[in-house]
Amino acid sequence: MPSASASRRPSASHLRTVDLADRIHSAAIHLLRRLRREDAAAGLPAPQLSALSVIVFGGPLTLGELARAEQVRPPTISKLIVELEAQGLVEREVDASDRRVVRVRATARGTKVLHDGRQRRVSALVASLGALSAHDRALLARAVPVLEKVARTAAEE
Amino acid sequence: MPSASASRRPSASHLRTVDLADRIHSAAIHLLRRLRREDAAAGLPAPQLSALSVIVFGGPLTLGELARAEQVRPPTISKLIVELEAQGLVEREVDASDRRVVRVRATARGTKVLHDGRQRRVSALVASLGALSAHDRALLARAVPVLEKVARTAAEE
DNA sequence: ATGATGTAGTTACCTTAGCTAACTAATAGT
DNA sequence: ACTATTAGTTAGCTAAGGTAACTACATCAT
Repeated sequence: MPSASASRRPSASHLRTVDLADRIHSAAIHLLRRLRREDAAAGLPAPQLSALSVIVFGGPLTLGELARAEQVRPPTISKLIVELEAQGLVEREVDASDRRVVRVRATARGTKVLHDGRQRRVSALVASLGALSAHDRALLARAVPVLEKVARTAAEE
Repeated sequence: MPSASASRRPSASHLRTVDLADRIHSAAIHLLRRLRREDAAAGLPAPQLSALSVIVFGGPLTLGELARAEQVRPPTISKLIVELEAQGLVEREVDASDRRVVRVRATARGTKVLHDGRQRRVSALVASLGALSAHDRALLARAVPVLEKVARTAAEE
């Protein structure tokens, strides 16, 4: 971190990076709060949906792999999987050659619920995006891969 | 491939809006999870920081106004304020003409903590942003106001 | 003026998501 | 065979969100 966080030099670009971080942070908070409000009416809570998505698209995964992918600690994943399993959306399977490892795979129902729920959940967001100008939407489309990279990079430190 | 909309059918562009929503959603989740991990070492949890920020910059506010600004229910704000007050970061003040309403204002310490804590909290994000190319950073800087608009618009429905 | 209705916050209680620490069970290494 | 390591779970905590029900106050109509 810039230990010279005090304005050693009024470098406008550094200040703007902090400001940018701050605004991304804040926008993420408000966006997610908004989406959470859809949860009651729609499908699964966001973390369950996110995990299910990784499982559906990423094939059978061990819990450790999933925890790493989701950037959370093992107990957090354990509990998420208990919940998803109780709803019949995923199945556990103990590895034959190493019986400590547990693999999870999506059930048919899990796959269906993912696709249904995901679209329902982001529907408010879709509506908001639809209200944007084509220009703004295009701008977001270009920015999203960068955001994804930022989320990933930040995770690797 | 944002400008592809000119060469694509309208139905394709709608699908891409759903996809865009999905990716924004997912990126927001992962970003916030990453930032939450800074909480232990850094200052306040995100919702407290966010509320404090609104109070610091928005002057004295009633709890109802704050709840609306933060897009949460009154009890959620009540509890956040209890927490902030216990830490001496905000003060309550009962309105003289209508004694049902409570206004909150930041203390000097609250203002200081906001500025310190905010920067600490987003420091990981700042580092990640700093690692981007200037081009990507500029792209994000342009996209952020759009994201903010989306968060705000979605909130008004 | 009083009684009904409405409004601002609070309290009580529940759920989900995250964490650390401590545990069990299984594998690998010496 | 003993030790160390690894995968996952359990226990127990905190924080954030919600709804339902409550208190206190204000307003308004009779």
